[in-house]
Amino acid sequence: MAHYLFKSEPDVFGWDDLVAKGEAGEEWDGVRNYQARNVMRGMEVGDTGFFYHSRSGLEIVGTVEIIAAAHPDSTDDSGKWECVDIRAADPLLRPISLDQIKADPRLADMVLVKNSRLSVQPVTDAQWDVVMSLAEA
DNA sequence: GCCAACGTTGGC
DNA sequence: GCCAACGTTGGC
Repeated sequence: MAHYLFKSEPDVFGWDDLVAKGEAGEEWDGVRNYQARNVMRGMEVGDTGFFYHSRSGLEIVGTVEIIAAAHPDSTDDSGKWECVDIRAADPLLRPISLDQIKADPRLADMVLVKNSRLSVQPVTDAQWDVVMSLAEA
């Protein structure tokens, strides 16, 4: 099972908003970046991801589950863009801040650190395990 | 709110 | 196909 990271500005659509959507989840639409689209194309139902608050918050706040693989973005008329559907899985016992991630050498290669502008990112199994262990400690 | 970094666009 | 100009993102 693969892991990913979804970024969102809490002022626009935050963790609480996703939780409010419940089991039905949310179409992760509006992504207009080829790299991010390609990442989403690789996602499978059942894969999991982190939910990260950008701009204000700057922390991983919860985990999500992919509930629909990549499909055409309903907010896009050009037919170029795709999105997946996700639902909130679990909140992290302790949110993991960007500072913590930067401070941990095991997480130095996270895309979040290397390419902070990419809005949908892959996360390795090793990185996933480290963050989860920090979050549950 | 600022500005650096990045991606995209469009003129040539 | 190059690259300057522009728009957007996100950490600070």
